[in-house]
Amino acid sequence: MAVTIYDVAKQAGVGVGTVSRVLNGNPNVRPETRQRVLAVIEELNYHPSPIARRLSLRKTLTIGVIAPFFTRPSIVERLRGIEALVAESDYDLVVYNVETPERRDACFRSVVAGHRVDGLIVIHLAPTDDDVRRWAQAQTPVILVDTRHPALHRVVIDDVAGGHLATRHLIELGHRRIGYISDWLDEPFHFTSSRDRLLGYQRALAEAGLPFRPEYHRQGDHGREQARQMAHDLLRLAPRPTAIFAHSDTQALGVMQAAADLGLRVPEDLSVVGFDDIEMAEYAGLTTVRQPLAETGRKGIELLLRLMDDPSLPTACVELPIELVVRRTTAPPPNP
Amino acid sequence: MAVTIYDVAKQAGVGVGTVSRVLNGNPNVRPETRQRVLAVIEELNYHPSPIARRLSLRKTLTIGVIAPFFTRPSIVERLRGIEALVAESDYDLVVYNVETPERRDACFRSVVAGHRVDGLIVIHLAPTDDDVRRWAQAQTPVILVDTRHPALHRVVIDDVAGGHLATRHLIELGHRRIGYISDWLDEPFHFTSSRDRLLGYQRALAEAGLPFRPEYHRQGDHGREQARQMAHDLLRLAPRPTAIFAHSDTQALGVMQAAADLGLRVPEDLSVVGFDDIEMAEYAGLTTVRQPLAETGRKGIELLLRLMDDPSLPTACVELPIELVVRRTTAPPPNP
DNA sequence: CTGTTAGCGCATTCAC
DNA sequence: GTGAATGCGCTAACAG
Repeated sequence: MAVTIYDVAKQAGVGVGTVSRVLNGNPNVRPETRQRVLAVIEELNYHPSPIARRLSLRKTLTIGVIAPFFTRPSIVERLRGIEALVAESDYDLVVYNVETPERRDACFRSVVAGHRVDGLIVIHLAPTDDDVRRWAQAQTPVILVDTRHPALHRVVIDDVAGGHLATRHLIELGHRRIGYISDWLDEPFHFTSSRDRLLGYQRALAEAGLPFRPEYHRQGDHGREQARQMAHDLLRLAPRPTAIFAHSDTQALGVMQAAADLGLRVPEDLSVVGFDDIEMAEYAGLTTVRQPLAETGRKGIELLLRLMDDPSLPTACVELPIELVVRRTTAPPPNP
Repeated sequence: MAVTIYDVAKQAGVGVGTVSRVLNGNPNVRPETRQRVLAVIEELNYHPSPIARRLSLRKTLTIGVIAPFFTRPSIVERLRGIEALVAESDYDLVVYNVETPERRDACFRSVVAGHRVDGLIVIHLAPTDDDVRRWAQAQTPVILVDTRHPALHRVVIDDVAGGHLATRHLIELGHRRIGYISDWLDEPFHFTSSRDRLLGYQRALAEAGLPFRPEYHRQGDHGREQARQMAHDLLRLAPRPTAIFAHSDTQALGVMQAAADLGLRVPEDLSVVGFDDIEMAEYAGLTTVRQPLAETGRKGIELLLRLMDDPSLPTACVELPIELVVRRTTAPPPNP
């Protein structure tokens, strides 16, 4: 069987308390004793059992991340930021991938009710008041990333400003008929960013004295193929939009496929703007609204670590900057 | 404080043993007793402590995954397959992202030495004999995915066949000067697939009576930008290759950028073949060698679960099929 | 400074 | 069937 703290204690001729002390860097140990214990630990190749440690400490020493759709590049980027910082800490990282509302609810409930984590990061998914109440009751620190709730700490961007930024860019190029492709505004997941960006889009239109045409707004499942379909619909309208703002880069790529399908050149016949600035955006030469994805993950963990240290921290809302990145998919509209 | 098994026992007027029995589906409980206990559990909203459970069971109830470069689409796909199956099991999934050889070694050692997992999946990273010995000694079941070691269970593809498939396709189209862009053949990570695919590439050339020209093979860090550079070098050769086979789709996209940079049309002036068939391959119309990425993850977990159940399982090597997917980046070479 | 002891919450023998 | 006792490996409080 594995070597335990007792084996070390016996072999070193000390008590388990002392071994524990050197293990945890307690200064109340005579240097020579410490050396002896350390030597025995090395000799026996002893590794403290994290599980026993957890039970005794009454901490799980793990951080959970609940995120939808692992495979989306934007989520992966955030996860990367998270993993990088967690790896440097003493915590384990356990991940929960959510692809259905049922699974989301199950995760939201069981992860904290079962006391499986010391802290939780929730990406993109919007918790209900009920969820928040349960978490508070379980005293589990939670940080929201790319989603929000008034009672919870969060790291976000200004989605309204993002939608506004993209749309104004198109307007300044001379576009008057601008489409918007988004995720479902009302669906089981209750994502909020689509709605906020729509708001920014509408606001930019209004500022330019342009009407909001509901038929220029399409919503559907996230994904390139679905976006392609929506763009098809949009581009068959008469008059058709001369520019399309997509809720994400992935969807923007779908729009570009649709344009190709219909023999429209980008940007000569159709301008396209995405959101996120994932790696493929650069490849595709996509004009987009950049948000610091990995940074949101890092900031989230930093916040969480601090919060676990001091649960009384006043609710923080860190907002990260966004930025328009102009590449090759936007240009003035074609002459009518 | 959280409610424990003792609270439930007291409230239900039974012993903790009985509560434990109903919790674990032990049949030796009178139905009415079971009902009563269940009712109290519900009433008290009791959740067994997974940590105490682990300590008592002497199992961590967690599965670890060690993988390099989380953000690579191919890795993400595999992870997705893994997560999906683990979520259905009683195990937690903890992930270790490796971006340096040092970190790899640290993970390889500490994860099993520290008894942090009941089973381990290693993706892409090649373990040394030393690693394997340590793992065997710790009695930790390990499954290799997309990498191999004679003593370990693994799920792989035939990389030699893959390289052969891609190259033969180009040869059949009439190409005679075919480049190959790969990861470093000799580097700290000791990835083996590049070497195997090179072998298949060389074999296909030989079968067609074509010489292997070392200057047509470039190696470098993985990544689109690096591949772009390598392709630049290749395409400035005289005579330049009329086709390039890239070790991965990501790198193939870099090759396509290089072609664009140099004013070469794909596939008219240059044919490109990738590997993996990640989602972007379809977008880019990339001809590629498809491997069932998510499936490798699923198969890996299946194997691991079985292995944890019966450690004496004879070493398994499951090989998944690959397939050439012809799209729009390959065509006959230009007339000289 | 250091050894001893009492939990942490659950599973698992044993007796009854 | 069921309850009481023991141990999983470690930390922390308490004596010395």
